Amino acid sequence: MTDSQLKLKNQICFPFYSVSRLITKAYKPFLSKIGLTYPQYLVMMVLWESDGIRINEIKEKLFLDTNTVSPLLKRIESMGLINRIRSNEDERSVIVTLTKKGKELKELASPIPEQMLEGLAHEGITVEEISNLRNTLNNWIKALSENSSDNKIK
Amino acid sequence: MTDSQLKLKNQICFPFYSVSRLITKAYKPFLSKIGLTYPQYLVMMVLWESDGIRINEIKEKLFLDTNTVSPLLKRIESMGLINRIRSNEDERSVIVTLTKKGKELKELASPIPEQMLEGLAHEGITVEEISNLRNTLNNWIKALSENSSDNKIK
DNA sequence: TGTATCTATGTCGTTTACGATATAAACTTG
DNA sequence: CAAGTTTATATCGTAAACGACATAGATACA
Repeated sequence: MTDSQLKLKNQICFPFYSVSRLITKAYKPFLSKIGLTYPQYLVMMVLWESDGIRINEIKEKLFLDTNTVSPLLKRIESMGLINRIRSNEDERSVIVTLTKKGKELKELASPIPEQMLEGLAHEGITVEEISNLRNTLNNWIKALSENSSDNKIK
Repeated sequence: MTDSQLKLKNQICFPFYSVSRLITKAYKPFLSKIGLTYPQYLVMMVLWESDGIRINEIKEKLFLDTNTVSPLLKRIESMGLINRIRSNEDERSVIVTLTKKGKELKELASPIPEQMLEGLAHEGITVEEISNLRNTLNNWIKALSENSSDNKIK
């Protein structure tokens, strides 16, 4: 084996890492208008879609661990967008609900996906390409997250 | 416009964000054996390919800013893998060179790409798919990084 | 030549990620 | 029912990312 595989341009992880960061950066001007970071926006999207869920469900939907989600939720709570209430059925669980302000933010956020798609179109990236890519990436997520749960069992 | 676009599963950025994190996690067992984090591994790959370059070139190859690269290089330097010398030609620039230990680490790192590919193959991801994806992602990087340099000019 | 601008690097503060560890509640099983 | 285990959440420490700002050297150009 040559060491050409150690070259940056032959890596597969590096392009993912770069695109992820560059897209997050592209979101920034839109998100800073509504006062959210990208991970905070993800949490809010989860809650706009299903209000009143447990932290555990948020964590699983975002493939994040509690040590990332806990402080993230605390910051969002301190912004007055959510409330955290301990569940009655299971005293270990915490239920997260949207405040009035949190619900209202959805209106401000609603144009963002469209604006992002326009920006990508402007860079020559088509809706078809995005759609194909989404399917491919979802397969990767499935493959990689199964693998990481194997690790947990181990 | 419906708000279905605000749903997580219809986002394009979220899969990138997740896959990027999940792949980095998949690298971890291999990288921790040689004592590197993923960003440190990226820097080392750049240097194994072109030793003695300026920080500016590292920064551009990785699409990172100095405020990320500077502390990263300091940590790698404190591990004894690189040296930082101020350039004679341009006193503003810093040249980064590999130490003996840094060069030797390349041997330990060389099996990693192959091992990662095997791991992905085990999850049903083919070499062809990876190759296609790499081309697609490189286009995205081109599109998105041009865009962000536009922002700098603005 | 002097002054304004640009460039390369660095520091500081905040937010993410995430490994290691802690804690309390729920579950399991002898 | 008691002891061990699992589960849900949280805290702590470290390393990235990155915006804002600082600084010294190089460059431009009046």
